[in-house]
Amino acid sequence: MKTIKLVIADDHELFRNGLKELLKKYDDVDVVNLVEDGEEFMNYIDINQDIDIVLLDITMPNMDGFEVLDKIKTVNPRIKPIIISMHDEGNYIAKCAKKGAYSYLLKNTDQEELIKVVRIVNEGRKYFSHSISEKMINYMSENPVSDNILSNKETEVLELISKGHTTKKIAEMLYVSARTIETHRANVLKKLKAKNTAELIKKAVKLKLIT
Amino acid sequence: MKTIKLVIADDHELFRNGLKELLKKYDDVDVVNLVEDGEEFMNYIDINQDIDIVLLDITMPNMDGFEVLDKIKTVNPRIKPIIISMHDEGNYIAKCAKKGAYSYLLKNTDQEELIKVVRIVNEGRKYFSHSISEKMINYMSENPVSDNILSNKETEVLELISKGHTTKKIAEMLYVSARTIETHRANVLKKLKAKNTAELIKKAVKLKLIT
DNA sequence: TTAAAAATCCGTATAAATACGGATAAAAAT
DNA sequence: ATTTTTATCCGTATTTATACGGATTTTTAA
Repeated sequence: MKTIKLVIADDHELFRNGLKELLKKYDDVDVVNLVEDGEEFMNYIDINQDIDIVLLDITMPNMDGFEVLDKIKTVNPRIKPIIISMHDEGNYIAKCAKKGAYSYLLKNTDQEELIKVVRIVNEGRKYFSHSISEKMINYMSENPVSDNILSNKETEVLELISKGHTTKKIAEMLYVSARTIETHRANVLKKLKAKNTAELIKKAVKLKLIT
Repeated sequence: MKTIKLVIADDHELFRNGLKELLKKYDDVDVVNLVEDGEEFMNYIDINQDIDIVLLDITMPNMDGFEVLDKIKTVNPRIKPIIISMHDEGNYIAKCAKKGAYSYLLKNTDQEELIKVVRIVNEGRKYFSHSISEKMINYMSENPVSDNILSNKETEVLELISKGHTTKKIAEMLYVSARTIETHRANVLKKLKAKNTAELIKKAVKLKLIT
């Protein structure tokens, strides 16, 4: 029987190593490497192309899981990425699905579920659990525009708003009229379906549109 | 040699089990139980009082790590809690230190560090690494008021503001005059040193004062 | 039990944000 | 080459938020 060659990419050392230990008991799975961020992972698969699956965390330094999903498709589309994240927000799930992830697991998944999904994905099939797909669908119906919602200028303005600058001040900073900023502001409010600045900023932070 | 009796409290099944596997290799440590939230932990130590250390996550459902720290002191002060969190924000660290945690580790700590700290704490000594103490100290000097900055009412009002409700609306919801809400609002602005609502909400989210 | 903190309320005024409903030129995408 | 998006600008009006500088009652803590 051919073993499933698997890499774990997660910036939490304890999680990474613990997961490796957990997977030792399954004979059909071979954890061939542990990496702590996306960059290291991309470097690794540059020279080791014979990998079946990568268990991929989203939040990592240097290069996050999203970027890895993007790049892996051109570099080595044979590798099937499974996201293991603790974020169960719909936008995260939707983004990963769109970027070609084969599955999306939460870190509180149990071992049986994990190994089940690894085996399914190894067959080339995608697997999203009921609760995960549900969250994604709810998100998409609430946010039809989904990703890349804001233009560059809008993001710039939003960032300045979140720093506490007023419309007038921002206009001065960007050398445009206050009316322009007002329009951007209104458009951003509309796009994020926020009633006012307070809700806007909260949503923007949650969606990581601002830092 | 007496073994160190240890419980792991973390809502992420994979982490919990992985950590247990990791600790198996150390003969002086005995992982006597795994629990997935603070409530389960408190129930467990009600009947099993002979525990030395609990590795405690902060973010958990039902009862979080902060509450556990509070309660454990009265219920069984012999148990020494070590926080294992992925949050490296100063306010978290400061809060835990104040509540009596024996150590604060990040989830990207390596095994050697972990076992070292477990052994130190088991001797009854507290241990906070240099980088962790540094973060805490910076936080405290920047935020003299440190934790529990906001009163209950203030937090409630802040939460409603962040949901996009206006002062007037919030006043109606809480059956008080709009003036009261204005005052709360002003006080919260002052306490968080924010220029306006936008900055306020951003800071509040960052400090996890609102969900 | 006494001091401190929290929750409540008000006047006056200005500044800022939001809600309408437009328009045009440049840039990007198809 | 044509459509769509983006960035820019404007008028009018209303609603909200912020900035001063107070005060009283209730609750909590020392």
